[in-house]
Amino acid sequence: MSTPERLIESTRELLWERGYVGTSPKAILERAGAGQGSMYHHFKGKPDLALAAIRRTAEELRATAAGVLDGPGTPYERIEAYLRRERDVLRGCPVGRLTMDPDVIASAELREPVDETLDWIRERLAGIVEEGKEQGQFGAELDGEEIAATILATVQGGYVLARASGSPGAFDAGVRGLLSLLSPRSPMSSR
Amino acid sequence: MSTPERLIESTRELLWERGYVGTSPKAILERAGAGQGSMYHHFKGKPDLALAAIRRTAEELRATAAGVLDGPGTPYERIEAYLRRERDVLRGCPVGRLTMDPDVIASAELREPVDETLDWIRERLAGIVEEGKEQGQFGAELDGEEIAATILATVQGGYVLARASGSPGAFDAGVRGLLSLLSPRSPMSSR
DNA sequence: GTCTATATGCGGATAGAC
DNA sequence: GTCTATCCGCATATAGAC
Repeated sequence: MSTPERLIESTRELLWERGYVGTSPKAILERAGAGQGSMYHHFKGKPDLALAAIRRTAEELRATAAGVLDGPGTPYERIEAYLRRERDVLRGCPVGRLTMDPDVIASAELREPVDETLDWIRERLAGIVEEGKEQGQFGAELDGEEIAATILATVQGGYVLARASGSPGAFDAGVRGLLSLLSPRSPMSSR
Repeated sequence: MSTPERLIESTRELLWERGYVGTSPKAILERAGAGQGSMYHHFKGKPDLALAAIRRTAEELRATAAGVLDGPGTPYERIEAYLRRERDVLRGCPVGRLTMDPDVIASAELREPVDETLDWIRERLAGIVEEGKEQGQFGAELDGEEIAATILATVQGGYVLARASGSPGAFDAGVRGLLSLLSPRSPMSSR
């Protein structure tokens, strides 16, 4: 792997583990096995390198989500697949955690890929919910955009609960609870 | 206000704004209008002061939540009151945000009040859901603990979505979505 | 491109005067 | 109790040699 590549990958790991404020150039260099000169040759500084890292992480998360959301199955099944997909729960969301970083939120450039990614997932979920409504799998009284926000928030908040307790249990409980609320009525019945 | 008081209050504010890693003793002292000596006279160091601040914030959040959850109304109404209570959404949750702080999670002592508080709210919510089931307001197929986790996760995740987008809209949307899913069936009807 | 040297200031804390 | 002085090392970056 090239030096810039190793720098970006090391930064991605550290941003996930420690956030932007908690990540120092020195730690990045040690992990990447590079010297100071390399980093400042390829990147303008910490914010510039972080931007490259965040963009890649955001891209990757979108791809992962798309893989599940575009999969086979009914709308409910695809949402279930999204909620139950394998996750390293205690590590948290590599994108969502950045929203708690004051320096990320303060920078329009750093915040943009975060916002865009979560928004993209939300829109995809909203479309699937609307699809489910058309098929009668979800009640007509539900609002796709709202339910999408609920689904994504449950995931993001699930990470918070899990990390607080030091165990993934609360994440899984939240997901099961949401799935029970979303559980499709039998075909042709109405509320 | 006494000097230790001012130190604790300043620390609480900074922990909320910038997290543990992003908060320096120097910043605390400036905000509190105190000198280095005062801080190290009253507290053993940054972790000790942070512990006092976190405990107080946790206590305060429990009290606020209790005020709403113990209020009047049906179980659904109390949950709605909890979800819709006034919040400074873009600031995030002063307790939940600490779960993204690596140094807080790494310290059993600092993590404890965070864990305890979120767990306490979860248990209270679970009890209210069970109450609602007994009264036929919620379906018997729902699990109190799971729904409680979903509710709390929706709130915690709502903060994430709102901060990502720079606007409270997504928080509110997630709450409305959840309320529509929880919406009680008319009395005496069954699923 | 990568390395080592160097720089300024902050993070976190101790010592001891008042 | 509070202040100032002082400490060591890290955070972040620049300069210039190889």
